[in-house]
Amino acid sequence: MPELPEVEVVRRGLEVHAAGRTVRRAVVHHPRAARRHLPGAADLERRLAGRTLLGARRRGKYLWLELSADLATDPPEHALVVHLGMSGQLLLRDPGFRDAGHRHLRAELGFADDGPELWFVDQRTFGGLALEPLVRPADVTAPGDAETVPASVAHIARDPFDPRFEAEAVVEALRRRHTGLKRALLDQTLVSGIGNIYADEALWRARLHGARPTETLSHPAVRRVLDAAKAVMGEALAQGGTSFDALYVNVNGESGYFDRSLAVYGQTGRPCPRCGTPVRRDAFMNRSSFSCPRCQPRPRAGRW
DNA sequence: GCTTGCGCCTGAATGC
DNA sequence: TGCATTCAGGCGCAAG
Repeated sequence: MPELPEVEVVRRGLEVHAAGRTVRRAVVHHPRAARRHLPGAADLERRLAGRTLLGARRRGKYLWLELSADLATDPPEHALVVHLGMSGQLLLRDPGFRDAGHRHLRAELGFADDGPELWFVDQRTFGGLALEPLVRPADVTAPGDAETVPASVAHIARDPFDPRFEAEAVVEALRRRHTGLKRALLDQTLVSGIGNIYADEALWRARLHGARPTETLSHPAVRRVLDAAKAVMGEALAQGGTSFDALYVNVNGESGYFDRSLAVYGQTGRPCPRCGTPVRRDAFMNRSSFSCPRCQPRPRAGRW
């Protein structure tokens, strides 16, 4: 599943292979891929044609390409927002190329330079594209501050890699909540970019159980798990970045990190790398949580 | 306002 | 063998 590190790898790929190119034609093959573009797929196709893709940006798991303005004004006023959902991929393919990914091709962009097309492939269709206005984030108030985000991203919190991420403020916001720690880590309005896998890994590193009530946690404990989340995602990014291929913007979630470096996620019954106790699996919000029974004892009055 | 739970979707894995 | 069920997951929205 694409989480922050995978999305960042894609962003970097787009920066190299898509930025600066002008769209000749956009085709949406599956209406669900454009469901977040409220005026519909035809409108999206029409409005993308002729636009030049500028910088690739990211916040949490949201990715967007700034677009040249209609009247060549500066700065850009719109962006093509891409969310990969659970199975989304952006691939670069030579024009006319067809392969197994073709079956789940949901949209494609052809370019005026006749170079590789940009494919949006998404098996489970939880992802999608939208063209949106750029707005000023709620926490940006300085008059000369030019930072913008797409409208649908405005409610998403900054991620731990954002230069303006304020860890101390996030720790306090988290402790004010009345919920379970893992739920809070997954809440993209508190801190973005953390999904199920990295939440479990961060909790394991911080030796905290995900059902611990947030309001009972100490400031240092919450800080520890936030720092762990950043560390584990940073390591995944370092590994994912190495598998980048010039003609394949890798987002398949199968980066080496998944195979080699997970301590607890998906490791039911395997020994905890720290103490050797078999990793347990718990049902959580219609999905799974993995933890070490010894390093991460369940709280008596837990809150999943 | 804050917290919780559901539905969206497909294909692999599992159960009968 | 074949059919049915379960599961995975992020996100938006409705309900509590």
